[in-house]
Amino acid sequence: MAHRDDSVETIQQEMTAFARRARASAARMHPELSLVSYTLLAHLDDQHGCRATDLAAHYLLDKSTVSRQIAALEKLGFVERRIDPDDQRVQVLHPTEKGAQVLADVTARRRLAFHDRLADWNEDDLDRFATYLERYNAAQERQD
Amino acid sequence: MAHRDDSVETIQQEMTAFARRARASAARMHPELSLVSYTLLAHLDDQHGCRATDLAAHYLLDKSTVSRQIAALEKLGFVERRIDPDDQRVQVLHPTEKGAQVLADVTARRRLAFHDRLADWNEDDLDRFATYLERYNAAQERQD
DNA sequence: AAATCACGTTGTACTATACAACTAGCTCTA
DNA sequence: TAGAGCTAGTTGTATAGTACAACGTGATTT
Repeated sequence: MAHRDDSVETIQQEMTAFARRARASAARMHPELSLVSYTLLAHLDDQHGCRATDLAAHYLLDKSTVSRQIAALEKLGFVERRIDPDDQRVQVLHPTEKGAQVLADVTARRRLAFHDRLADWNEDDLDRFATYLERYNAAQERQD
Repeated sequence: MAHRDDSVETIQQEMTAFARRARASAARMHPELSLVSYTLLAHLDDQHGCRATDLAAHYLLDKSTVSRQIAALEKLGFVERRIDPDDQRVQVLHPTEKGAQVLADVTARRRLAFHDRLADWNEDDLDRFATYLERYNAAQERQD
């Protein structure tokens, strides 16, 4: 059990260390889009539009937080709102042309940074690491 | 190269997802000690005391941020300052008895949560995952 | 039709953070 | 050895992200 404990301890520490750095690192890498806005915009793009409520549920954020984030993205011209004709309360959010462009830029820069960081990994290790992370996050989602 | 790209993409997404959740999750798990205070206090405990400047350098935080975090921890009675007799500018920071106790509590709760989350992993997978994370974080540190 | 529910906004407050200006103590050099 | 410059830490100020509560408005249920 000792070895198992050590591994868990390491995973805990490393995941924590990573989390601590991620925001700051994102801010340095692309000041125009914070980690949160990036994530939200990416989700909109990925889903081909969705509601603020969906974003809140998916990312465990308060609806007021999402509301303000979206307001900021709209002000920057990265997101547009389309009122759902079937339910006047609902705004379906979409990336604008400009938003999609910025998102693509940032994604490319992030991808490059990740590729750099993982350049000397062989394919098997990358594959296993990716699988472990998915498994880990899925477990966390269930637990939270 | 396609497979390699897929793995990198997954790693990127999953690391990002993790980072997004970590703070909120930490706050829910132990409201008395934020992710940052926890990390700082743990470092003090681990290092058997260190300076504010060391904490700032190690965690890439501004010294003012560390100063305020430490002030808060001191106010809670979790940290004490000992002036270095050889250099009157320097305060060596140490966890108090109470701070060490709270830290141990939180660490135990965190460890339990991590163990739960990783309960159905076999030892080899845990070991490899831990190794990958260390390797990844080391690469990130060099890149930042 | 009234009560209730869902979606989103706004007011307020708090935390984490950075940067700049500052004080006090140390060190090096002319 | 006196002053210049460096280092450790604090404080003022500003910003971002977040939550919670109160609210308005539109939809649904009874």
